[in-house]
Amino acid sequence: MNIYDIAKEAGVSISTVSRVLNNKGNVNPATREKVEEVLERNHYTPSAIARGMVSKSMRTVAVLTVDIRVPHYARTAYTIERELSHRGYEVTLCNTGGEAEETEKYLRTMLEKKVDGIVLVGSVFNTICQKPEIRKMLCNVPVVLANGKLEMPNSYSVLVDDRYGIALAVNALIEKGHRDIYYVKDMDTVSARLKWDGFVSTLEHAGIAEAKKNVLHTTSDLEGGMRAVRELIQSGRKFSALVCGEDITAAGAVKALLQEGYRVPEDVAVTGYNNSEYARICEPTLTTVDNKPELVAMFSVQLLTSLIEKTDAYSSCTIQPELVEGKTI
Amino acid sequence: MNIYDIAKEAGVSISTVSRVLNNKGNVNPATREKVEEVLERNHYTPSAIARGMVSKSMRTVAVLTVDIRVPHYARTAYTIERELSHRGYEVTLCNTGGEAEETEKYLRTMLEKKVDGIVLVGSVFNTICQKPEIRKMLCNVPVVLANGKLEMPNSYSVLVDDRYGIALAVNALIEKGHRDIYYVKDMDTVSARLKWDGFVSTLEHAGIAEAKKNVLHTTSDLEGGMRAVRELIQSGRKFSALVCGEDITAAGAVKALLQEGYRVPEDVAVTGYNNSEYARICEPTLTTVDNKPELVAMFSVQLLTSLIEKTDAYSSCTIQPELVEGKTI
DNA sequence: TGCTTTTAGAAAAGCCCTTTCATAACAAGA
DNA sequence: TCTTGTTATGAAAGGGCTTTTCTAAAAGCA
Repeated sequence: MNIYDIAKEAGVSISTVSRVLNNKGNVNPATREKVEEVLERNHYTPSAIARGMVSKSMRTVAVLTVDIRVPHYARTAYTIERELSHRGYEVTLCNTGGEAEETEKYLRTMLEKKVDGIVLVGSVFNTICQKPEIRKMLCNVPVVLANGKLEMPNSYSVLVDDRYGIALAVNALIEKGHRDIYYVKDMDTVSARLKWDGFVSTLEHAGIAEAKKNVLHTTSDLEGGMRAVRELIQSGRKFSALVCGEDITAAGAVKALLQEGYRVPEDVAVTGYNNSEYARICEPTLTTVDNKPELVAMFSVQLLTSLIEKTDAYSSCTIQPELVEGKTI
Repeated sequence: MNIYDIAKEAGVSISTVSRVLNNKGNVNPATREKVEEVLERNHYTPSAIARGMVSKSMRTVAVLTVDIRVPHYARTAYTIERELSHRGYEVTLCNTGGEAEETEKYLRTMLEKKVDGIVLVGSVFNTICQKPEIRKMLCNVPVVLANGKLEMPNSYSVLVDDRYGIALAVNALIEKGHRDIYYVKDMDTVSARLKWDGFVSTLEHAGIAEAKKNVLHTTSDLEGGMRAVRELIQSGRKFSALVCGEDITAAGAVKALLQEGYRVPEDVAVTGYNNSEYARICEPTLTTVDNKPELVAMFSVQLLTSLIEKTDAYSSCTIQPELVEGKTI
């Protein structure tokens, strides 16, 4: 059932049907009514593909993320989707696993589908976008990197000041008199490096020089946090506080500490990062840092649509995290 | 840059370019190479829209969910996306909030975009799909309802036996000698009713007749679980175990119990549902029920693609949850 | 040499719209 | 009455590809 069938059945030309469909141009009310009746009767649905053929756009945006199961990405992607939906765009979801190869594969398809824009959610994409073949693919489509910096003419970035975010946590601990503070580091993205940098420089600024050595490398999951704590205990080193790069590792740390008989925060203070549900489930509730994924998402959408619709009001922007007081420091 | 430009530059006809592009028909290796070289040099990307125009398919599947931020849905959607991606489909993500109106809006767009299929993730869609206008929209497109039952010729369903799932938890508690068991109920979807039914019937079967009264209604979040516990304590009723419909409410329950000075599981046993990360973060680790979202997703994709490609091997299927032993019973 | 197969092109149809241009009808002003 | 301006409508082109059919040249084979 296409526009021709409708036109024939209504006894008008396809132009008239199109006018009725799009509320454009002058259509005699009587004619309009007749066409609408036929439209209704046949449950006619115009083909967005054919429309896309003409407009060269399917009103679709690709959201590339690492893994939608990670709450932080889920929150970001959720808000992006909702915002774009309100503006009449659909969202294609891509879980790249943070791998360049998968990213490239998705991008290829997205370019074929002529998406109106692309949002990259996750700090890994900073690294991935260094690859020349990926840069090349991105240079002909509006792109926003949520959390990072993309140096391209057709792109904007939303930056989260994670260096400052970790500094907030570290300073809060220093104020409480902590000196033996360890950092639980789990990844090696741009954002992770900012955090680590924030940790070291804040401590050094406070006159704690050996900060650089106080790092526990682990994986980005509950088990990772637990392992880090157990290793630290085993090592016999003195510690009174743990700054974790993620809520999930912080939750793991608290769990392991409790299991090993430490009291939190009386014996050991812990901070998380992300202000996720994980922080609230943890008992005691985690003191954490809100890096505002919803805000990142809103800005990303704002920037992307201004790129798409060429109404560039903004340029890139930076978001300041906030400390969220829990009961673990 | 379209197929004509390529043909001209390579000194061949568009038919030949098309043959090269689609690996169809006979093309002389030398010609193929020349065409490929031109394709490469110009970074030619065939328009998926134009292809879709011909094939009437954009190789896209819509995944409608309630809210991708809910871990259970995120896990399901993630697996669906990955599986479909392997099979050459893209996924359009729709967060409906479980509202009929939003669902209808999304469906309308999806039908215009001529998606190849639709997966409904969440038990709410059982109710939503009762609405005649939504049924009507769904009857001309392959649909799979993940967790529910859709009575339509072009649809399949994956059923999760949540009745049995809760029965597992209840029976485990009964075996440990618990009699004063309460159910923390948070929603009113088909799945929630199955759980409630499983709770009541299992207890009645064990000779505990007053089971129906042992229900605490609350919201589906951490705070909800905490509130339920506090209200129960306030009420002065005797209780030794709580069966929760969700891990998040169970985590809240545990948190509130600990804060109120109860020991878990010595004083009160708690079970969750979903086998999510929440269960593992909880200290003590929650005893929970695995309702296998990944399996649901795999089956959903299998069923959907068999509907799309009309190779119906399966019909609908049912999944049995499993008890996951933690430390809270 | 004659016949079949391979390779390639030309041309047209089809997919379903939007958009521009042209035309008809009709009312209002000169 | 004739011109001008509106309003309402249709015809046709175009968008980028696939697919099909027909033609024809080149190549392979007996």
